[in-house]
Amino acid sequence: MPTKTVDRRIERTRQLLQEALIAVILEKGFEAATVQDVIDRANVGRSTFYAHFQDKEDLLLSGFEHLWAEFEKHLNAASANNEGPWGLSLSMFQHAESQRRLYKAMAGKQGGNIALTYIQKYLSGYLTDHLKQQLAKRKKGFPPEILSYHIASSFISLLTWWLDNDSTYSAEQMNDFYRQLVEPGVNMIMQNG
Amino acid sequence: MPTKTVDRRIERTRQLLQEALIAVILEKGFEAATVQDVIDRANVGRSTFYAHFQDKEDLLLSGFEHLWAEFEKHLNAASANNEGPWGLSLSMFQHAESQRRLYKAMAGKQGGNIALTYIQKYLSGYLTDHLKQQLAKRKKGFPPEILSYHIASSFISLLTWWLDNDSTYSAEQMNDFYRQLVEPGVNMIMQNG
DNA sequence: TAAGTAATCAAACATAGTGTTCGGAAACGT
DNA sequence: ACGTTTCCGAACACTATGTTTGATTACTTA
Repeated sequence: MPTKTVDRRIERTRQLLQEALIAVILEKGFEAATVQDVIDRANVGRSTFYAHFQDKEDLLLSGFEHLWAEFEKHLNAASANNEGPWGLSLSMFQHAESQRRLYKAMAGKQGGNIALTYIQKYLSGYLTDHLKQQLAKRKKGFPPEILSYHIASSFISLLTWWLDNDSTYSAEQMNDFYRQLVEPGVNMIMQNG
Repeated sequence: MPTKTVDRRIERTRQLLQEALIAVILEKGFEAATVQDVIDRANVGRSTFYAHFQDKEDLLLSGFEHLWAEFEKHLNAASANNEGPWGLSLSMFQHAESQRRLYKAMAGKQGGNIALTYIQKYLSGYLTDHLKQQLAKRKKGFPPEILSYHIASSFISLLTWWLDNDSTYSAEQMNDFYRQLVEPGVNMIMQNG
């Protein structure tokens, strides 16, 4: 197999920019962050930034994709224990716990909507697949898109609350809260649909 | 009583700017909107804008405060029917239904977080007061701030879903969905806390 | 370790938006 | 019709964006 080495400078520049963006987000929020802030903090030339990324959204997205890939590794590693919607949420709480700084910057209120929108869509998709069969049985049931949307956004709002408030509850506790809040309503709807 | 007339020009300028902002938000979103966009659309001089508002946030806030005052009128008018958390949510769905365009611009995904943050805090406050007594009884109960936060943000996410998707469900239907999703979990927690 | 390649940098530039100031013109209320 | 207030437009300094250039630096590989 070909040694696919990436030029050390590229690696370093990208890391510097990623880290600088995280720091700026935590300081003043993603919306208020400017490319200028980032390159100043990273000590990287202006033209160098634009050689790597189109804009700050692109930079954030690149970092998020990396984080998400790590999450999926974690998810697969724990797949034995963490199946179903409540296992998926637990995995995400756990991964967020192990990467608090990054999650706070990307999935906190300061982080804008890029990561949150992605997660929302991911969860909605997963839930739609997962609940499809059971909802298919019912005729005039509860609107499935609202159900999926609710389960997903409830998770997200708990996650961001947890991150923004630097809450000391464990990932497992947060997932328990999440289940206690959401599961009863979902069960009622699945039964009576 | 003193006739408290406001100069017609002031009234007109403010209205033009408000409406222009709504239009721009619906077109490209609040974050992307610029003061330049607004004054171009409103056909108002640059210095005139700054004579009335500090920036686009200020302009949005001013419009939101007006809308919110109208909501509170509606709420008081319906107070007989709409008591408790689920009555409050119904009132808000109803008011949103009667002012869809404004609500979509301010409380939709395109509208930024100014209005949503305000509503979130308002609801959380209301719920904290309203649930305080019942939660006080329990000792090691469910964290009340998480409970309030969840009830409020579930409402908000349903509202924005409704607005963003131009859903044709009625305000009453939306409130039913909201109750079905959220009430069972809340009741479980209040009983077993 | 030397040679060639590739990334970085600073500087300059055009563009766009921000927020303020000013005097003259227009619209307003009484 | 008068005096007051608002509006306008032009100018200005400032900050940030996104691109281009050629010289410099640092990396890879042979």
